[in-house]
Amino acid sequence: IVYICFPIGSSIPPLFHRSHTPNVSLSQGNPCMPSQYHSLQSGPTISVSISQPPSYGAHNNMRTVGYYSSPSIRPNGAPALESPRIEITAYGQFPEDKVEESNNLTVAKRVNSIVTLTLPNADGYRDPSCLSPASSVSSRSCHSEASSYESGFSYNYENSPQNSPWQSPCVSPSGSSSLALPGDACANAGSPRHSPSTSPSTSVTDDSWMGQRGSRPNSPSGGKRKYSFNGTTTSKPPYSPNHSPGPSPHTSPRICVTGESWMPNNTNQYTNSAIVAAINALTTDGVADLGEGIPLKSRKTSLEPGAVCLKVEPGGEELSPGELGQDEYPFSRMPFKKENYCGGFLDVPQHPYSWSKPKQYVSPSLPALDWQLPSSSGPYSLQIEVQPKSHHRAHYETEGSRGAVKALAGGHPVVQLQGYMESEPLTLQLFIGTADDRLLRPHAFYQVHRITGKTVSTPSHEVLQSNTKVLEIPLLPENKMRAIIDCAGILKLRNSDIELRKGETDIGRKNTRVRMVFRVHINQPTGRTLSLQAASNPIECSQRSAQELPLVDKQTLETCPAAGGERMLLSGHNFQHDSKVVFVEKAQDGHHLWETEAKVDKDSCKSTSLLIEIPPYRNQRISNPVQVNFYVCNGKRKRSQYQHFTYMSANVPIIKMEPNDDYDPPQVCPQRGPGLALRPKPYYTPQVMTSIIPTELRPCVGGTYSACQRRLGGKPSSLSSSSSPSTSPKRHDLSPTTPFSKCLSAGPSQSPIPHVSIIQESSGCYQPQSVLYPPSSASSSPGSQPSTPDTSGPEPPFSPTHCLTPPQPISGSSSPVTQFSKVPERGSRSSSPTLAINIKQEPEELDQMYLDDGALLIIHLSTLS
DNA sequence: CGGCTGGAAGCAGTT
DNA sequence: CGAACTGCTTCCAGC
Repeated sequence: IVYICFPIGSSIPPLFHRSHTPNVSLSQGNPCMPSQYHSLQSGPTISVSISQPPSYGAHNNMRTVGYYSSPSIRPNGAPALESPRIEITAYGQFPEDKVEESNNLTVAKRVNSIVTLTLPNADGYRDPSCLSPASSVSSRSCHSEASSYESGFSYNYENSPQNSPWQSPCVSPSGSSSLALPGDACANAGSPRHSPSTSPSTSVTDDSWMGQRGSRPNSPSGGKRKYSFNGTTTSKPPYSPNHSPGPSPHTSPRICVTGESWMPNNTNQYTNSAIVAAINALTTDGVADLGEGIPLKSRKTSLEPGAVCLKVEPGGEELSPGELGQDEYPFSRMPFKKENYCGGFLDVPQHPYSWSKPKQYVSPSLPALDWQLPSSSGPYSLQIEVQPKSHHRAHYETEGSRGAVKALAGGHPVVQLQGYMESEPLTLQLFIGTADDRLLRPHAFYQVHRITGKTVSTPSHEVLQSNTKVLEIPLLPENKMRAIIDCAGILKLRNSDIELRKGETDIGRKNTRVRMVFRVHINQPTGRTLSLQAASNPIECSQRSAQELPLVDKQTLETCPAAGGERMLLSGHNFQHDSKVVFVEKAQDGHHLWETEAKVDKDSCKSTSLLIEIPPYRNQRISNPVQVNFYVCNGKRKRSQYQHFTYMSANVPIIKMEPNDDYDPPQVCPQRGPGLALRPKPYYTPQVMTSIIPTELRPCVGGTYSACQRRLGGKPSSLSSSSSPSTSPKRHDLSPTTPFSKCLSAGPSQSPIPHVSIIQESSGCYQPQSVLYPPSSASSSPGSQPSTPDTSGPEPPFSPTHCLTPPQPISGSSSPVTQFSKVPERGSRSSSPTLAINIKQEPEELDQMYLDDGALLIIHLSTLS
């Protein structure tokens, strides 16, 4: 394992350049630039690397880069700044085991600097792999991703059968083809999986794979796989993500265009990013990933001693939060790597555009992906003008791409940043987030997949951030800061792979709804960066579910007097003549307080619309709004997610939405309308969020925060106890179908869900406060942690897990938080394996759990308040 | 020829 | 404990 370290601002060592990381060079030029960019810039270089792919080993072994933060180093995470280090770990797999490319490379392990971000916990969850590149499992993921990205790495998994697993996924990121893993990877895998490679990117998966696979004996779920795989090669690994060979594909053409364009702009904003990028680049190789991904056993063998250190086992996770954060962060960057290698190239064919710059990220640390951000702030508003279709069958790594997500009326989703009058292009980030009731966060089982080809008009490139693939798309002033998202598909990761990840507590079964999450980071004159986020309506990604489960896209009423009697039109999918619409009210503890069936007008029932009569509320004398839920049921196990509905007291003005003629209009800008038009899924009412957020956030959040509240509009009170049922209880509610609904979920992007805006200091770190911490700590963005340096200290070991805990803020309150984290909640990814095990259960059961969690949460909040 | 789809077979986990 | 279901993945085939 080689560690490469350099000061943040410093330029990247030549080595990197050579190797694959042309990117690096880029970075040199712009320390600040995000890794991605680097990669991009390096474009040309990249190609070079690509060629290598097969030979990765040859190159040097860069394969893994580890970031792990060693506890020692980063305890705080802060340390980093000193000099970021990039660690590169070569596995035995590689022809050459370790080559120390890095110049310096001290062994220092972590790139602390980057770390800044580190969240203690971040790893916790999905990133575990990320965490330690070298370290076990997690590393894989990284790897894979990297690979997927196109890195061309081909790892040899041969050494360890286990490894093989990784290979597969990575392989062809974009489908490029070639997986060619020349050898190695393929060899191992030989397997069928390769096919997958075709598919794309999986890299993410890979990562996961790595970790998981290694660990898991078999894939739980995939029965089939076994066969195919086993036969082939090692049992599990069937596909190894690693296929990174993918890169090769990339190599081809597309190259850098993207990158270059970006370059220009870069300013410096990304100091950390630069570093990270560099790291990523290095890492990209997947090395890091590899490490993680690789089963310990194998690793050990292959890995060198150093590697061992890297491995983060549960215990290992003890790493300081910062570390974790770093890890993740780096990982995130990893993508760049991939890109560098492949990604960049692959990415989109060059476009006329030159997006020059990505300045956006001023601060080194961008908000973690699980942070809740507002969709608008001041003059800026990030909006999804055209919503994606509510169904999109995601593809497995073993399949070819299933294309880009489309819009309901044909075409593709469209996103626009309004209120931005500057001349500088910005970067629109896209990742796949959850769609359950809990806070929006990256979806562990789905990843965005970059689509390329002649039918794609929008350039993009993938970046890996905290185990989550992020697609970056240029937002150009000449296009009115509007982007047509025709380059984004959705990749499904095998449940078994993800569930085995260290720290992953969510279960994949029946967890098939996602949302496209868009983010943009705007640099402000003040030197701060304003981050906005918009999430799409939920998208059902499973083939079967999409065909059978009822799904409510819109409802014409959000509120109604307690007396009921009003008619509401529901639009969606899979409605049947015998569909039932059930209204329920749950107590905070999850108990049903009330349940009644609404009258359905069967005559007007269509597969895409249902006309119902709102049933009277159980108490006609309510003085405050009462939030309840309802769902459409096609049978015992075929229920839609919970939809929110509010009963108002007779005195309260009712907010009615005009019925739309068409039930399935292209969902364009639904959000906008304050209330007219069918409302996009209610999913989670903002209220919920509100209630929660306020408490925690308030302290931290500045004015921005207010944004969150707006949504309810009329219902500011949400927080107030009045709506109690709604407020707290709701959170808990899980959608029937969705296992995890418990936590608050952010509403659809547009939905008013409250978000907290985050302003980053140019200096770098986010201030802890400004952000809500997502339940899962999963991603610790680099920035996220930074601040925590010290605080995290204690928790770091387990860091990952906390649900809602704000990273640091709570240090004091940690105890409560901690409990939280421990709670089985899905969202939370508790670091402790044990817990995780218990936690994973069928959705329904989970509900209960969630409830519990919710209870805890509530307590915690109240305490805070 | 390769990518994108729609369908569905084959399994294993749940009920 | 076994049968019936479900849901997840992988394969196929057509466009």
